Amino acid sequence: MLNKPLIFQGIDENEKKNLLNSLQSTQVIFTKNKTIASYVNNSNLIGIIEEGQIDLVRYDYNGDRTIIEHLNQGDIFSDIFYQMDNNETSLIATTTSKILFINYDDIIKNPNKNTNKLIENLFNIFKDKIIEQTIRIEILTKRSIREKLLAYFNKLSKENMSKSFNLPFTYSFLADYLSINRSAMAREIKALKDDGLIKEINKKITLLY
Amino acid sequence: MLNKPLIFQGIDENEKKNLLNSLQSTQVIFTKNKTIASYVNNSNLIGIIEEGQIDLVRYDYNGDRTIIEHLNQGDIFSDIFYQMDNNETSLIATTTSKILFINYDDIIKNPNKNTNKLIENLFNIFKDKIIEQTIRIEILTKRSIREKLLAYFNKLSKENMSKSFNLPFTYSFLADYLSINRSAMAREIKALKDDGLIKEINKKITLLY
DNA sequence: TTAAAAATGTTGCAATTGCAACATTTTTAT
DNA sequence: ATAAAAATGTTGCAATTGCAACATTTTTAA
Repeated sequence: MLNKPLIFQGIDENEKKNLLNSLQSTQVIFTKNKTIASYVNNSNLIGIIEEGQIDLVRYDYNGDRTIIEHLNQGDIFSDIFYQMDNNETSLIATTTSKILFINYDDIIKNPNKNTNKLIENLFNIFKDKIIEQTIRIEILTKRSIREKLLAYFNKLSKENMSKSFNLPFTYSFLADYLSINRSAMAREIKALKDDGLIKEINKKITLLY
Repeated sequence: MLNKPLIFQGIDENEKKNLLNSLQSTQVIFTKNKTIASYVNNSNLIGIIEEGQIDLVRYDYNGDRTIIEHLNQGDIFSDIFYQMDNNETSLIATTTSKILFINYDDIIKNPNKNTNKLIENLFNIFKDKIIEQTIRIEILTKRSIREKLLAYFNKLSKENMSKSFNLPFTYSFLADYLSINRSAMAREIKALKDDGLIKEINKKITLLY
C-alpha cells in the first residue's frame, strides 16, 4: 500500500494523549457484520478506521446490493459526508474493526498550536479520500465490464506496486462494488484469461500486459 | 443552490487582501473551451472557481468521451486530487471562467491566527467535494439508464428545492456525464415521459412523482 | 464435526444498451 | 445573414449484460 496519511502521524505519544482528551474522542470496537449507526447519525463525528474494514452498502428496492465504498485502515467516514436519503444505505464492519471517533467541529473551529499538526494530517486524509473517490468514479464511468475490471485491477496493481495482487473481496462483493452482474462478471474474467490478459488463481490476479 | 461553502466566507475585505498577498495567489481567466493545464500540473495549487464552469473530461482510446466531473462556482480542482494516468483526461472551461489559484502548502503547513477562518472554510470546501463525489458514486452505481436518470434528477430537484429544474448540460454532455449512450438515453427519457414520471420541455424537467 | 449457508462457475435465454445512420433543428462563427 | 458545425430525435439491428437456475465447492456457525 502506498503511504496513507494517518491522523496522528508526526505527533508523539504524550501529545496524542492530550489531544485525545481535549477532542472528546471515543474508541469503539465493532465486531464482524455489525452495523455502525448510532455513533454517526447527526453526530458531526468523524470515524477513523484504526483496524479493520468497513463497507458502505446500499440495498435497492429490487434487492440489488451495491458497495458504495470499501474502507480500510486509515480511511475515514462520517455522516457529514452523506447528504443523500440514507434510509437504504448502511455502514457495516466486514471484519472486526477498531474505530476512533473524533468531533469534527472540535478540531476545525477551535484550532490552536497543539492542533496544527492534527489539522495538517486531517487535510491529508480528506485529500486522500477525494483521490480515492476520483479513482472510483474513473472506474465506474468505464463503459464495459471488461474495462471496469481492468481499471480496477490497474488500481490494485499500482497500490501493490506489482503485477500480482490479491483481490480484497469475494467475487460476489466485487461485482456489487463495480455495480455489475456477478455471473456476467465471472464470464468476463474467464474471457480475460482466455484472451491472455490476466492470470487468475484463487482470487490472486496477475496482469500479463 | 444550497448554501455552498466559499473560501473567503466570513472574512472581511481587508483581511482577504492580506491573505491573498501572503498566499501566492493568482487569479486567471480562461475563455470558453480553453484547456486548463499548465497552471495545475505538479503545482500543488488549488483552483477555486469564482465564476464559470469547468469539466474534467476523459477521452478513451475508442473515442468515448466521459465527463468525470462537472464543476461550478465555488467548486475546487487540483492536481493533488488526481493521481491516475492523467494523459487521457483534461480540464476544460465550458464557459469563460475566473479561477483563483492558491498554494495548498502555504495554507496547511503555515497556519496562524490569520488563516484560521480560511482553514475552516477550506475544510468545508473539501467536505463539500466529498459529499458531491459520494452522490456522484451513488448515481453511477445505479444499474439502469432509467435509475441513473432518476437519481440525477432527484439530486437536481433537491439542489433547486423544486420539482422543476433546468438541466445544466446539453443532452449530449448529460449522456457522457452519466456514462451512457446518448441515443439510448434519449429513448429512456421518452419512456419516462410516456410513463408519466416526468415532464420535459426544452431541457426543463418536472418530476411528476 | 457436521449441517447449513454462502460463494463460485456455468449456461441458455431475455432484456437492456450500444451503435450507426440519417433527417431535422439549433447553435456557432464569420 | 449565412454557411458550417453541433445537438437532437429516431430507429433497426447487433452486442453486451442481466437473470435465473443449478451443480459444485468453500466457508461459517453451532
